[in-house]
Amino acid sequence: MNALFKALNDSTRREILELLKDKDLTAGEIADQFNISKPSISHHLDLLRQAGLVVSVKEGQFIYYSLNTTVMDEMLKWIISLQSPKK
Amino acid sequence: MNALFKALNDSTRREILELLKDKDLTAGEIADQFNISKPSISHHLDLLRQAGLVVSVKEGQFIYYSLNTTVMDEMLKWIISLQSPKK
DNA sequence: AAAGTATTTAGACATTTGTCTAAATATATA
DNA sequence: TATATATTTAGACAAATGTCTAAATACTTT
Repeated sequence: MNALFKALNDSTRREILELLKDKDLTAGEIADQFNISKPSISHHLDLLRQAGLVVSVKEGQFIYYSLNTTVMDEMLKWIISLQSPKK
Repeated sequence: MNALFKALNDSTRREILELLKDKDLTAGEIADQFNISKPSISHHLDLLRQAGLVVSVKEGQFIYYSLNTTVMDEMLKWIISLQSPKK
């Protein structure tokens, strides 16, 4: 869960996930949404991929990124488990 | 949500939350569970409090910490909103 | 009032993080 | 094959983070 919380602990990365909610995007299309250099966005995408939150597929010159939310299941379970009644 | 994700992005702090799930504990009782100095634990507790995840109440010499999970509602909603169908 | 216990504050330090520019890699097109 | 486009890799750097020890604060007990 470490990589997951780490990936989510940045507002740019959370915004990237929100963008991918609607549709898959190329690295360039994602970068265009931010005032941050492309290498920096590439690095953010790498962290998101390490966490399993996105998947990348190469199509010719482009690399398409898509959202994968299933990896959050364990995290959701953990959060909900905290909410069980106290003693 | 920034402070919340930041607070959760550390395994020691997540363990502290798990300890508090069962019962309220004093700062010292919490510190006793870790191989980390008391000042460091105090700092972790401060970050958890900043995020609203714990509440502290002074009782004489002791300070009791308790878990507050309600602040995670917004975060849970955000996570679940990501899972809505694409396109 | 003095000494002991509980906790935090202050300040230092190494590591991690987010960002940048420059360069490398890979694909497409003229 | 040469040039343009898309993306990443490499390396640098300032800021943030987690940890520590020493000292300060607050309460309790003798």
